Parts: sequence; C-alpha cells; structure tokens
Amino acid sequence: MGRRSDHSRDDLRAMILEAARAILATDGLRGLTARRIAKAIGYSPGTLYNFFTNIDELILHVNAQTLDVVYDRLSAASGRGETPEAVLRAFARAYIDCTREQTHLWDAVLEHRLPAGQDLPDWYTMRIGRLFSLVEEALVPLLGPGSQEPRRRAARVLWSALHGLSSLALSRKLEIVSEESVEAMADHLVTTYLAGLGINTTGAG
Amino acid sequence: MGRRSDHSRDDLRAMILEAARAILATDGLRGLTARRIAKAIGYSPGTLYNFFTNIDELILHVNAQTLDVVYDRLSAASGRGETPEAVLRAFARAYIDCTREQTHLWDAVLEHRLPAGQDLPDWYTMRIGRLFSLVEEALVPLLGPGSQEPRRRAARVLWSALHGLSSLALSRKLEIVSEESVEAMADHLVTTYLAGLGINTTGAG
DNA sequence: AAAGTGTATTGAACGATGTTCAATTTTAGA
DNA sequence: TCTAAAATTGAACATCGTTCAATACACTTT
Repeated sequence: MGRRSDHSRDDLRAMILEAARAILATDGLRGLTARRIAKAIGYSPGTLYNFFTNIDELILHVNAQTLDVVYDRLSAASGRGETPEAVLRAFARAYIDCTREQTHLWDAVLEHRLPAGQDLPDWYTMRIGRLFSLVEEALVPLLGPGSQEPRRRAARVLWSALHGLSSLALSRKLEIVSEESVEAMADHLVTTYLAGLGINTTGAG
Repeated sequence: MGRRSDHSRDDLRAMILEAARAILATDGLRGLTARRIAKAIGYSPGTLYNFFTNIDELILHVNAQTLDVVYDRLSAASGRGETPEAVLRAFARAYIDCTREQTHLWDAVLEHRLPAGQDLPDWYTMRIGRLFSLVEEALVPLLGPGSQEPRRRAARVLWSALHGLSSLALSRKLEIVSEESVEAMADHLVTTYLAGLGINTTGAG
C-alpha cells in the first residue's frame, strides 16, 4: 500500500503516541512493542519510523507527556496552598497521587533508560528541570529571593527526597501498611526538612 | 553433548552469576543476554535454565549480590562514625560511592522490573529491608530504643530520601556541576533532616 | 569389564522483538 | 492527464528468551 490521506501527519503522530500511552498504561513497558502500536492504529510497523527514529525515542515522548501531566498537577496545586510549607506538602501529595493513578506510566519514566552513552535530549531534561523550578519557586518566600544557591540546593534535595519516597513506595519496597502512610511520610519529610532549615513554621501546620 | 564434569553444580551456578555480573558491569542491562552469558562460560544457553527459571530471576540474583555489596559497605561504614549523625553521613557517602563505582550494576537494580503482577521474592525484599534496618539501628542513640514507630518512619524516610538523591544523581538529572556536590547535598540532607527532628547535634558536625 | 540407568547438556526450533528498505501506491503539482 | 514526490507497506534480517527431544557423559550395578 502507498500514501494515504486518512489522517494528517500531525494527527498520525498524535495517534501513535496516544496508542503507545494506552498500551503502556495497561500493560507496562514490557507490553509496548512497535507491532502492537502499529496494529492499534491500523498502520504497519514501518510507519512508526517515519515519526520516531526508534522505539526509545518514542518511549521518551510518551514519558515526556507523563512528565507534563505531573507538572500541570503541581502547577495547579501550587495555588491551593496558603503557606509555602502547605504548597510543598500539596506538591508532595500531587506527585504521589500522580504516580498512584497512573502506575505504569510513571513506572516507565523511572524504568526506561537510553542505550549506554546516549544522553537525554534537551526537550526531555527541560521537563525535569521545570519540576525542580516549581519547588524552587515555592521556596522563595521561605529562603528569600536573594539566596539563589541555598534555594537551588534545597529544591533539589527536597524534590529528590520526595522522588525517592514515592518511587520506593510505588515499587512496594517500603513495607507500607496503608497507602495513607506514604502521604504521611511525605508530609513528615517536608515538615522535618523545612524545620531543619531553621524556618519558623507558624502558619497552617 | 551430554553431561560434563568440568565444574561442580555450585561452581557452574557461581560462574553463571559471575559472567552475568561482568557483562552487566561493562555493558548494562541491555547487553545482558542468555546467549552471551552462555558463551562467556563456554556452555549453551539452555544450561542457564537448569539453574534459573528465566532471565528475570537470574538478573534478580545478580542484583541481590549488588545489594549485598552495598550492605557490606554500609556495615563497614557503620563502625567508623563517632556520632550517630556521622554514621548516617558515612552511610550516605558509602551508598553514593557504591553507585558511582559500579554504575551499571546499581542501575540494573533500579531499572529492572518483574513482569506485571509478579512480586519480588522474599530473599530479595529481605535484602532491601536489611538496608533500612541498618539506618534504623543508627537512629537508636538519637531517638531512643523505646520509640519504635518514629524510628521506623525516620529510617524509611531518610533512606528513601538518600536513595532519591543518589538515583537522580546517577542518571544525571540533577544538573550537578561537580561530583563532589552530590556528597555535599547528601550531607546537607542528613544534617537538615536530623536537625528537623529536633535533635541537638553538638557532636562532630 | 560390561551393561544399564539417570541426568546434564546441547542445539535446533519457535515465536517474538526492533529495524531496514525496495517496491508499491497514492497524493500533489504541472 | 501525466509526472514527480512522498508515504506506506511487508517481507526480510538479526537477535531475543525459551523449550525440549536427542544425546553423550557419569555413575551404579552386575
């Protein structure tokens, strides 16, 4: 078969990513194959390679979408808090919620690696950086706008810590009894870390 | 070819794991295949299946060895600290060192997942639990032996946080300038978290 | 020493994977 | 209407994990 006009080029690209996302969400990274994506959208495997250089790049784009969802959720949560500490706790909550609602999608973000020697593309690392920036902004009222370096460090440490917590919880390596306790631990982490920074938390704690 | 007497059954099993470890250390999880392990030890692929039910279980055993190395390193570091806080900082340092010295091996621990629905075997989760216990023991002088639940929580939160930090650093998602700064961030995390717990750190800070 | 028994090992086979690319067919433009 | 460009195919290739009948060796028994 030759050229079709069933879908525009942009549509087709979106269809590929959406099909991949759906497969990933239900069956995880192991279930995501080129042939299966192709079958899902009614095209042949070769067509995928008109849009993505290989499966790794395709997965990277799906993961980028997942990161975007998390970013949007955190952005939304950013406004709901009254205290900076409340905002950070809302971040933690939103992050944990995201990972729990879309287990396989987030798991793919953690699981997938590029072949050895290949660096993540800029359009991908940018999406990670945005998450750190969000935390950094939330820390401005607490640490002051002038202190850039301490704030950068605090943002990276705090976000990394939350990331570790939720990733271990996701892979059930924390021997957690109730799901609620992950949020409790995240709350505890934010509160304790901020307290350790010497910040008086007299707001809504 | 039939039965051989080149190696004892235990030796052969150890050879398989050692060959797998070597391949993993140099080429990462993508380079680890049944045929390649078999060729490395001079046997056929089918032989591997006399010792492991599948490649996933084999990888799990290699990862268990990696976890054992980390555990031994932390145990050794456990004695070197004078203050409990110094011990915890030594843990963080030892952990980061391990992940950096054997990048691919540790990466495999983070990257590998069992097929959906399969739980990690007990002999594996036990090795994760031991690491938490190590941190928990180090917290006894600080939180007291009576307070089990706060200590459990603190151990899990602190270790998860360090895990998040080193895992993001390993995958170069922290925009770190010098490698030294990861240790500095880990130090900062331990110090700040303990300070937040309300522990007076007048020892060797 | 010979024969028999059991088992470890093989290697071909199967279905699946990612990826390539000549051939083909359709669209867009002249 | 004819032509040129482009998109899509599907067979092909090398590789993957895994299975299993056949086999060749080691061990026990006679």
